Amino acid sequence: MRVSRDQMAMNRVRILTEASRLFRERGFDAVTVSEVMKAAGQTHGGFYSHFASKDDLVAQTVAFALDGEGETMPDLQGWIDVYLSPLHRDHAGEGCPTASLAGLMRQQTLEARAAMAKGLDAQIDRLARSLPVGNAVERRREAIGRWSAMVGALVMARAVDDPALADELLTSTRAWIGAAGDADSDISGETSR
Amino acid sequence: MRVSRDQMAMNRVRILTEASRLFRERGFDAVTVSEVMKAAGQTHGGFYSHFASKDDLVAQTVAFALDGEGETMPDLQGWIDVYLSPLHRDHAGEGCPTASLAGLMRQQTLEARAAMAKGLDAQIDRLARSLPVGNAVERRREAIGRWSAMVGALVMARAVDDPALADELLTSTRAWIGAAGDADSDISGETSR
DNA sequence: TGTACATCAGTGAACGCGCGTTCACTGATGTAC
DNA sequence: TGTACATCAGTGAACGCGCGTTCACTGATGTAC
Repeated sequence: MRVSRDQMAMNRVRILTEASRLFRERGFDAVTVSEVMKAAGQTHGGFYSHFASKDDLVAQTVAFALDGEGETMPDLQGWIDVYLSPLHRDHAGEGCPTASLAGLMRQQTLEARAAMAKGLDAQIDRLARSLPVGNAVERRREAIGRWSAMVGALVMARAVDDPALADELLTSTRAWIGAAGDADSDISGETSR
Repeated sequence: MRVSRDQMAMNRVRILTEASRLFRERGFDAVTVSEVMKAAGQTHGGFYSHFASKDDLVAQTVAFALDGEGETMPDLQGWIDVYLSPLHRDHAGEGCPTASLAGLMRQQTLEARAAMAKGLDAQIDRLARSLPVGNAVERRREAIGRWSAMVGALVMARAVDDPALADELLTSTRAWIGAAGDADSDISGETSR
């Protein structure tokens, strides 16, 4: 039966929330529309009152999942440590959407890929503004370098069936980022700190 | 009709070669068994003379694709430049299997994930042996850091529908790796160059 | 070396399952008066 | 404010398509003598 406009809006958010978790956990293809609707407490037929297609859900979920992070990171090193932790590696469903979904975006629609671009750019910007030193250009470059290393390490750590190698990928990348970060003034050619 | 043992072995390699290209291009799920066999010049029914299942093909293709690289990299910087180039970004089918497939491994069989672990470890080892400075521990750590950043940058560059952002991810990561690499002696706490 | 026969790599039609999507229906919501 | 009616969010059965896989068959290969 029909529900109120407010209830419908809440249902929509719940569908996106569950889709975001399931997609991060198992990828777009392995998760069915019925599964998302069931997790959101509905039957599959009602899906098309909210979304035009599964592709539409994917695009809107990418935008939803990558949205709404904070403006800056007060505790940058703490955040990096959590990001590159075994706990984060083992809980993709509640973790970083970029690490879970970026490797799956190549086959997705223009809309989904555009949402990923927007979310990535915002994340790089947040990271750059959280860095302690350097001018805007240097900080953005270092944000991209660190972010690439963090995402790459987590993606690879999750790809292997070898806990020792996975741990090493996380730990070594964390150490290397720290060393590289300490040396950022070298980018401009001299030591300034 | 039956073919000779040599011909069958050649056919198997051709199936793996085409599967490797197609999987890197479009992922495991989007490529069908029929499509792989057609690309290999056969019909789909013969597939099960070579492989037990599609999952078996995936596992063997991962092992095949990650195998057979060189022992060291004589021109390390040149290799990094090519790796982080728009050309590589736009030709995943002929490119690095780690960047194409790592993000898809979470749902795959134990066999496939073990093959990915073995291939990744070998790649890190090759990279570490190609680095110019540092002891074994430092070189391995720097290899992991650089490799994570390279894979992460390429994965993200391919995930977005925004050529400017994709180019920036590649270029900035290349510059940042260089700066971090130049500063590797800082890992041990002092400047030695 | 030559012959007879068993083997089995490859063919292509067929099967069965699960998926995204559609649709007739229900009944509470929203609106016109 | 109350009443009558139109709207439409959600239900659950059904559809159709494409996929991985199976199978009866073919005929060249490999082997036994």
